[in-house]
Amino acid sequence: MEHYFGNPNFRHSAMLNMAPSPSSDFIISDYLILEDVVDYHHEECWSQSTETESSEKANSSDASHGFGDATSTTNKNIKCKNKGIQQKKAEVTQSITFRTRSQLEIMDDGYKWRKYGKKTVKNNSNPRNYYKCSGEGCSVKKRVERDRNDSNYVLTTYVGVHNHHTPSSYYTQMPLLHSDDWNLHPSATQNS
DNA sequence: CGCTTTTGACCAGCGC
DNA sequence: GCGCTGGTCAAAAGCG
Repeated sequence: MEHYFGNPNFRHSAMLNMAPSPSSDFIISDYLILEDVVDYHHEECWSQSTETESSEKANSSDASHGFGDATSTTNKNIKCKNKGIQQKKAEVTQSITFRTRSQLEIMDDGYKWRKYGKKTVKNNSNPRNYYKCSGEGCSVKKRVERDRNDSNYVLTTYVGVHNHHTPSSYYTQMPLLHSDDWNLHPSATQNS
């Protein structure tokens, strides 16, 4: 199934106050409504785990949204986990979670995604779907699941930064998750 | 034919 | 050390 683009339901402007820079607005996509930024992480991942602020940030979102537990756990698990291969050098693990009210779980964010896994997670009867960006050499992933408290909402978590622009020139403004637009650790950009 | 989805199995981290 | 859980792999099947 081609779940890339094209859903007219999402053809609305999407301007929101984004976490990456509290003082500036970001346009995510002309196609995607993002109602709420649940969680945002920008942290470096080393082979020697330095778990610190991730859980703290996630916990802070717990109080206001009631589903931060999932995001905090997830971000912890993602760190430095690469099929048993320890990362010798630093890599940046960035993640941001959106909460979107939608009947559809597949959000059109301008990138092409390939599903690689599905998992039923604890405390949520709705399965979690795992996607990788189909861009060549792009390792950005996202997880999509329905809010366990309100199935009308979809939680979408993006992990990583794209090493390319959106596939179509139609999408000209995509600062989110593009390496050119993040203030990255130098080693992160040279990895990709 | 090439790409995507499905899905069971496997692996690693964490808590006890 | 063991079990639980989340994340990923990979073969098979489906689809255009």
